[in-house]
Amino acid sequence: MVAGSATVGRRALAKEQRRQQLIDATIKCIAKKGLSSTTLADVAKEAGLSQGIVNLHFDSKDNLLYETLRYVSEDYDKQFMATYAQTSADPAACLLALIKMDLQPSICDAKKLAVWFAFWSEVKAVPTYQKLCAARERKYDDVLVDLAARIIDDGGYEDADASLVAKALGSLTDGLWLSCLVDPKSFDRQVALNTVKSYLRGIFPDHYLREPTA
Amino acid sequence: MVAGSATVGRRALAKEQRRQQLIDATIKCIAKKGLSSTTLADVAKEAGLSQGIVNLHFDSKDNLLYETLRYVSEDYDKQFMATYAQTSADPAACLLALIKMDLQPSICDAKKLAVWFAFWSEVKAVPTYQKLCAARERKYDDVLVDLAARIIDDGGYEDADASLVAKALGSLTDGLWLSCLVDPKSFDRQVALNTVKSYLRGIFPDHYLREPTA
Amino acid sequence: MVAGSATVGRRALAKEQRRQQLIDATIKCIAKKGLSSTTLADVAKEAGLSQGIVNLHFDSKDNLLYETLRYVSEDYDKQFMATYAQTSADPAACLLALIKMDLQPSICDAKKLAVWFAFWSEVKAVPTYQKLCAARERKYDDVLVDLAARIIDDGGYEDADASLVAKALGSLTDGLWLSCLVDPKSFDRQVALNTVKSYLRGIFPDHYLREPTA
Amino acid sequence: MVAGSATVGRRALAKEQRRQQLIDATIKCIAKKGLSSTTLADVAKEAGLSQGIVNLHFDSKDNLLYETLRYVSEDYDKQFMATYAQTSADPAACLLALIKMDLQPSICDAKKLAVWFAFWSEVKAVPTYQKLCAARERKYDDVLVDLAARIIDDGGYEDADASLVAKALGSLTDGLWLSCLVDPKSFDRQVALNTVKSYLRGIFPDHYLREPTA
DNA sequence: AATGAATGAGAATTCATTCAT
DNA sequence: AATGAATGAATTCTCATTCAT
Repeated sequence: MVAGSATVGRRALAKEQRRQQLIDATIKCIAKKGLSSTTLADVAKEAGLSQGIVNLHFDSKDNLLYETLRYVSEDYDKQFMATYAQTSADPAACLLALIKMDLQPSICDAKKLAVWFAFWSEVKAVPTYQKLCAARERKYDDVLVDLAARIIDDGGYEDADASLVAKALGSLTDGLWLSCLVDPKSFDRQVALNTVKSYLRGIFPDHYLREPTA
Repeated sequence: MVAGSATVGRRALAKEQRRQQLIDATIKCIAKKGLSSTTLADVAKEAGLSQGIVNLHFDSKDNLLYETLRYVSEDYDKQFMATYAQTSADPAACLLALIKMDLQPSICDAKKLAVWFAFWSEVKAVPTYQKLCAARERKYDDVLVDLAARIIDDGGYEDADASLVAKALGSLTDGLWLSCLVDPKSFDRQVALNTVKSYLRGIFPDHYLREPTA
Repeated sequence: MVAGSATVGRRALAKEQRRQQLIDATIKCIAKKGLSSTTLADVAKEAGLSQGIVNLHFDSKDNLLYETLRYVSEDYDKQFMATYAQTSADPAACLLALIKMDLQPSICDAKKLAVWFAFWSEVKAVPTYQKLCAARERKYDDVLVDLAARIIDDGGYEDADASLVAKALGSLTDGLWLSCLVDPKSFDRQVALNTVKSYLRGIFPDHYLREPTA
Repeated sequence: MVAGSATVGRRALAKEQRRQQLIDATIKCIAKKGLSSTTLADVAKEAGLSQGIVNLHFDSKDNLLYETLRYVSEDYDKQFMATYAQTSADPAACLLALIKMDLQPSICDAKKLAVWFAFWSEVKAVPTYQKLCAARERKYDDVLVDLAARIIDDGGYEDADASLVAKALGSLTDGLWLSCLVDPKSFDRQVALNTVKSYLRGIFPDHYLREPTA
């Protein structure tokens, strides 16, 4: 949008939009240069704005990074809750939908994953990161445990343990994210999905019937 | 000159020890402060040595970081290969042994994991990290595919796909590492192991018989 | 155009009030944060107005500071001249009245003194400050020399030197201002006044008879 | 000293000397540019050293400024105590010696005075400055009260109040410092001294006999 | 081989000034 | 006349690297 980008200058955006613009630029920079090489100058340049802009809107670099993590986290949460809301009536469908969401390009893309891993790696160093990340993890786990329990109940899978299943599914997707990040060329979304599906068929055979793989 | 070469040997050893001392200090610092806040002064202080020491032994910070990743990677590889060598005759036992190793404190500890995640997050930015990390991933995957294939062959699990199983197991352990890093307090090694075992029983029931969980 | 000129008059008044409001805010800020830490944002906030307001009314920070010094200086001068005008007929009474004025709260208060000392300290660096400050000093000295001379003449204090007396009195009050600024808790206006009175009695015994100190 | 200044480079000075060099440079800068315009770059340049040098030796600008005030204060105190020690047996001589010291070029010079006034003006804003300045003031006052009391006792000056005399003398010299700072051209050390002497003769006539003024 | 003071480039931060609204 | 978001130069501070000892 040439007209649009020409208009993006002084006073063009409301305060909240400006903040979002800077957070977006931060995500791009972290993905491109890594967290440890991302400078405020990089972020400002990526956003096409001036040096002092970040401190104007976020007071400090630390705060910008924290708000970036918060945004990525909330963004994930919104998609997660929306997917859940649409499918929660059918626990097996819901579980699969959530997994599919995790592997969708809007979540599982190299840019956002670089951000997640960057912050995960600093969790031990920055307590505020730890809180945010652990909270997401727990919330996710709670939902999965509930869904798994309902499936177990429904299908009479006496041997299965809902919390182990939830942990396995959560770990599986996190691990698949890693291979998407580390080796994006050989990462294949369909293969990743089949990896999880094969697990689901193994423990909940009646709910995840064999289907032709693409 | 025996005396001379002995001296050189001693010096070379001392030099190697210094390098290792600095790599250990680097790992501690990355875990404690995060990669992005780790300075050479931090590393030198952690090692109890002087400011200029890192450049003396590693020429540059970038090189120190690279060598640190290489060390962690080789350290992992050594344990991996040793475990493999001891158990490779029995693929089912070998697979379980490798998983157990991944969850052992010598591998799955918050310090080393912080290093892994830090470098993973920069993989997109630093090609040399990408190479090292992708290589480990592939080697690990190759071994697991082979083991899974042997088990499938042995047990006649016609439906199972060795490469999907390998991918699932690799992702599972990586994902469990993440929960160990992010929420170490609620991380339980036994639960983590059972998570993987429950998966193995699901796909290879004859090889991983039910046993009483602790 | 009567209406027009009335409007201009009102506007001019408003403009002058705004300037004064900003000068008052500047004085408060200098006292509270020190000259070197006073920013235009501080001044605007103290005045309850917006960021750009100072440049609108004073063009530059330097100019605001200069106008602030000029205001404090003129304010002093007005009180000084008023006191002088009321008492000049009797040189001894006039001298004492001027001293008392110097120690009155309207002059000798921590806020205004902080401003005086801040500008005095920059006199070497900013020629315009130097001019203003030296001019006040000289004017004050001239008046005091004249009064002292008339008292000496009147009392036949042959040993006394009017210019030395004037210098001493001027220095005394400046020095008392300093102790008011530096140690306001132990500063006592009455003690300060008695300090000067004891000096006056020493040199002009007939004009400043002993009286019971409070 | 050409050879000397050529030698002044890396490693030339011990740590403490380097600190002193920077404090001296700070004093010069404050005198030349004023406290509010003195930057670390100015100080480093004045000292002929590199940008980062101040933070290396003083950690922060605030600390450099504080240490500078402390130095000026201690420097004053040393001269004060030395003068006192040499003359304390004779209170009248001691008092005069201390006054003379206050007006000597080593104390009463525009450079050091600019520093004193700069910090005095920030006393309300910076509690640590307040403490240092108030302490000096009190110590000085204590000594003067004691000397005045001994003179009063010795001479039978029943009307004189030692603490008022001390306050007057302290204020007088502080005020004379101000005129030295504000109007150095018309400042005359001899006149300044005579100003104080005339006061001393007024209250302690037997101890400070008339002498021909230069 | 080791030290640690010194450097200087570069990063974060501040803030006077501008200007569209 | 007033606002306050935006700018960008200047300032403080950091830190990898150098080098005399």
